[in-house]
Amino acid sequence: MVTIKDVSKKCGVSAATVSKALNGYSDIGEETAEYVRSVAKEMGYLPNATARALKTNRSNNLGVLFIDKTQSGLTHEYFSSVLNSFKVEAERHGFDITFISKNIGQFRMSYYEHCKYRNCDGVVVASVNFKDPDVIELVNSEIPTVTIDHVFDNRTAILSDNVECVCQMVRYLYDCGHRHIAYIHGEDTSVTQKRLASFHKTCKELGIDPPDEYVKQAIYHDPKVSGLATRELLALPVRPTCIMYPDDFSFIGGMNEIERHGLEIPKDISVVGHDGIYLSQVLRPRLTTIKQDTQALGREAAAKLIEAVVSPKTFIPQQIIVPGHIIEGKSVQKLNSTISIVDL
Amino acid sequence: MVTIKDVSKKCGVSAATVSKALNGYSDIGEETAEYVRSVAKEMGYLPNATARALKTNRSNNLGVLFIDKTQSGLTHEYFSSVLNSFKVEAERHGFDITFISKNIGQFRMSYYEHCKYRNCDGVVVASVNFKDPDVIELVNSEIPTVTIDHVFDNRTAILSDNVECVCQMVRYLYDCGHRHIAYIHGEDTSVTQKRLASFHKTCKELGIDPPDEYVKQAIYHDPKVSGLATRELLALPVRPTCIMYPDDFSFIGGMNEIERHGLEIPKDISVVGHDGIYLSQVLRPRLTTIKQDTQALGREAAAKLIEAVVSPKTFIPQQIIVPGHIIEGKSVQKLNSTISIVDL
DNA sequence: TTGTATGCGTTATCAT
DNA sequence: ATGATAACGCATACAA
Repeated sequence: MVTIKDVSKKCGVSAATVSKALNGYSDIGEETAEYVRSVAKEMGYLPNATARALKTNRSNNLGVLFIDKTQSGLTHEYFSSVLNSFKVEAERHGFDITFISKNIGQFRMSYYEHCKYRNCDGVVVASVNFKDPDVIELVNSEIPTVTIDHVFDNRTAILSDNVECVCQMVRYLYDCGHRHIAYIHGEDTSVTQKRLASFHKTCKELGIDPPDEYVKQAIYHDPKVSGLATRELLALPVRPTCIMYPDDFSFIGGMNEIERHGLEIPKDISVVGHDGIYLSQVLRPRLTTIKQDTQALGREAAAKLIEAVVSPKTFIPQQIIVPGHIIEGKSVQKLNSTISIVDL
Repeated sequence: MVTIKDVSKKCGVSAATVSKALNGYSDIGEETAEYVRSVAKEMGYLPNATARALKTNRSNNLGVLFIDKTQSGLTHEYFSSVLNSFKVEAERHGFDITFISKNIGQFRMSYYEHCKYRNCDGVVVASVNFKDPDVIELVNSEIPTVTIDHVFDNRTAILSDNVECVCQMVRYLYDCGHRHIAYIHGEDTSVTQKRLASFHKTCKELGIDPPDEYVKQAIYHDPKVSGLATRELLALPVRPTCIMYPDDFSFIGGMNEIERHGLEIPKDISVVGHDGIYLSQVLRPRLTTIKQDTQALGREAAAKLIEAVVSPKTFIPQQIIVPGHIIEGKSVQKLNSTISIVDL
């Protein structure tokens, strides 16, 4: 391994000079600096990130905390897409990323401890149980954090526009003639609360009043639970004409249940999802869903986190709302011309 | 930050004693050791991985090199699944993982340089262009590596059993009565070569001889290219009765093309995929495909890599073959009773 | 059994 | 403009 010392020897200058030259300090003669750089390059010198981190207390390493309830880990398409975008942006700025978890080896450390242990400059937090004390400890620590889809006091958050998107979706369904809209939602999180409130508010504005049994709690990214909820909905005396799912992936459970009942989408029942993952667009019929801009989500999260790391003094926490939009598939029946009169 | 020094002060012993006590050295009095441990815990002491790495030249950090041709990054379901399993096993052994890439910040470093820069103890390499000089540089370096689905001389490799799986699949199709089997394969890699050879060998054993125009080159994980290949196959005077795809994801391109021709799967044409990703099982009809054991692939890769890192002296590189199996879906027509006589 | 001293590779401070 | 030196936190060889 070629160190700064090797370079300094070869150059006939001190290690300090090499360090300064390589890091672009202004108090080094231009010729010397140029010479040092050329020699360093020629020798294949590479700074040792470990030593540098020890000295500067900056690791150029960002932690990623992604733990979803169903343990899908990286195979969770929505979050892997956000993460990928985060990674690209982070690397563009010279930051690497490391996964944070509990139970590293035989040690059991908290997320915060893991971050300290690894000297993470900052952490992005997504898809976790935000009520977990360990998550709260981390977010309230001195380590800069950015959360995705959850707001903590005086912390930066990147949020997809759940209220607006659900509103648009309900209106779309209304325009298609649907009056009996059921909503299977995820577990109780702030995202769920927003979506649910938007659902109810929009329904009210449109003059429809979904009965309690049309609103079912399920779990995000868990097809089985959504399948069960679907079964209950299909058994109702007045069957909904459309079911909204917590997310595209969960819909698969509903799809299987609907098939099992011998029903056809959208002829017999309409469905919509949420997220707009690739999967949703290769199903037949193509799923009508709410596309979340995972690219922007990940990119913004990285950009803001790095800003917080690099300029802690001037950084002001903020909430960034990323808009989404409806992808119109073939899973919603247009009822207008046929039975809308019956419903009105 | 509470350091080893803080602990030593509070304990009234030297830093060396604390270090030894915490790391379970035997030359420390049991009471002292116990006392030191309790104080350390009480003070919330955590070793600083950076300092430790600098001293010991071990980072407990594994690099991950995953760069597929279509830039899908982490959204590549097959590899994200392998990676997730790798991550779980690595963490179980107390290793963190960091992504390796070129172009970190304004620097442009090779993969090898990035690994050195980050002091990675070892690297898992998958889904890259194995002919890339930068990949070869890394694999031939002193850093322990494990490759997935590619063999380098005197290096550990984890391989899914492509030869056997393709053989089984061709025989399955034969048993279903198919004699006109087309194969759209991925770009030229050792995996592709194995699959292709197995395809031809098995065909020969079965006494069928696929014409050249039945074998098309496409690109892994690229629906568009496989779609084009499908179009060419469908335009042939003697249309194949079954098409084998490079992977489940690529099949989507074929699916769209087949739909566009107004053909129905499997009535008008049969199809099979490769990988057995989740997606393949929620399509309708469910895709018949070759399931690769991504769990085992990732787990074995991590286990072997860690073994190579921890016991470099005794470690012997080896090739581990992970078996796969056919998932029987509904995408293959059983021709036996209907037109098999015509074909014979 | 415990402590002292040293150095891993780097950067920062302060002389020169 | 450049260099000597210390220090980051830890582990270890060696002395006590």
